[in-house]
Amino acid sequence: MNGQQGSGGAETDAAKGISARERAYRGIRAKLLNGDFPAGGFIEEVAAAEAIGVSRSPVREALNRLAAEGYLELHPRRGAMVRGLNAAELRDLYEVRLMVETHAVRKICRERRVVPAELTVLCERHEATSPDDFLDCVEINRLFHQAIVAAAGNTVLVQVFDGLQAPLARVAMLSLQQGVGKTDIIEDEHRQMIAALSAHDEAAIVDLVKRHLDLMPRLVSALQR
Amino acid sequence: MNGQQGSGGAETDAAKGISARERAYRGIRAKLLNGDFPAGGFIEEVAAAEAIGVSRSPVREALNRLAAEGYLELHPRRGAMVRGLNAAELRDLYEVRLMVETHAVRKICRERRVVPAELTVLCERHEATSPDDFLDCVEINRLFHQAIVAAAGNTVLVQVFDGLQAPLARVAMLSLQQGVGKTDIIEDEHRQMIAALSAHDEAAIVDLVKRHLDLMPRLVSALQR
DNA sequence: ATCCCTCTTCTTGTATACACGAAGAAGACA
DNA sequence: TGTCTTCTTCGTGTATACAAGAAGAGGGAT
Repeated sequence: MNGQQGSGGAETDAAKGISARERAYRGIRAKLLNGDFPAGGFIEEVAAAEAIGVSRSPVREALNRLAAEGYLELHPRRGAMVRGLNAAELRDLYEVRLMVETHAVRKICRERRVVPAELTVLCERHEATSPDDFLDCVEINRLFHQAIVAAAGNTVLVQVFDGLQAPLARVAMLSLQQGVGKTDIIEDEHRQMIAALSAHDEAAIVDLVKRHLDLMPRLVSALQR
Repeated sequence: MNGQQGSGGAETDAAKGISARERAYRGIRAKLLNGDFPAGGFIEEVAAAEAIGVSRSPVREALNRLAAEGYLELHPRRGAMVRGLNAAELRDLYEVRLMVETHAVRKICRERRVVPAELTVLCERHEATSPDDFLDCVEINRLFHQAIVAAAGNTVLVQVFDGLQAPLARVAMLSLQQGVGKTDIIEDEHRQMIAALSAHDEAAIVDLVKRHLDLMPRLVSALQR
């Protein structure tokens, strides 16, 4: 229906320059993050196409992309099944994310890399964002961690990190929707991380990352009740 | 994500049970690994479709998938550009791969996980494979390392590992084609890794992994000449 | 001769039509 | 009444037709 909106909170649908494939991708993704599709159910191409106002072709491409990103599971001759979040996968995800971010901050410290000013900017944007705009909060938080990983100077590591984002975004959305996440604590920890990183204090930043990401498994267990 | 693809030698055309999309994917991927497409060039959909004997639709889906896997780069209104291998990316790739496999073997040792018998089987298959069948050699080697990562019991880690395979496969193919890789050395090291893993000797296996993967940057520099 | 403009042509992006297979409903038989 | 079979229906998989933008050729102006 009227559901499609992009990451930035601005009205993106009126912009006709956007391709149909992109509109389909964003629209379906937003609904997935919103929990509009039941886990385990199938997304029907014609229905999605009509809802967005495009034909099946761009919808199929969007579904393929979403499947590659881990949102969906493609079953031959059946369609695109919505993947649910299970505790085991989230535990694995947390472990991998910790590995990636720890590797990144260690590298930054050891190689005395300059910490991008972007991090502070993102903190300010986070502060300025309305806590009700879940999509925006999640996006800014993602950008913050991505910027840290990127500062390590390994493009493949960034790609790996990006590949983890699909389930992460869903967990984050769920937390915010249910009022579990506390954005002020997150922001405070982010500022501490900037300080430790800028000082190239490896022990401190590794500890901070561990504690910061430890939010996730606690959120998960809170959500499971 | 990285689908199991019919390993090399088998003739893949006559099998009619395979979907057109899969035929397109395998066909284009094989040509990419073979180096039949010049890096930086564009793959034209109609030409590829006619070469495989299907229409543009499955070819488009195959191109999307190959782009998601890192073989191609999609440029809007231009098409699918063949990504080349550059030294910087390969260095990054090696670093990430080392991080992943080190994490896996450490976890296996620390949690006293049982090492799958599959590893020995794969060694034997490797031994039995004709050294001329590049695709098969590369595939078996990939399966060996994937089995180790899988033995760590973290599905997300396996997915990350699979995500690295596109450029890895291309490097491996290139090495074999140019006679740089020595399969017997690789196999010997694989057997040592099985032994160290089975003994849960963390220091030994980490060292072995480091030395084993260190083949890669050396291959790369050899290929660059 | 060089540069710019225009037009042609080719390729991708999107829509639609057709084919095949799967899931569920309805009916026959035990 | 329960189960097996068959048929209908619906949705994906694939092919094709149409639209629109981009690259390159060709001609004209400076």
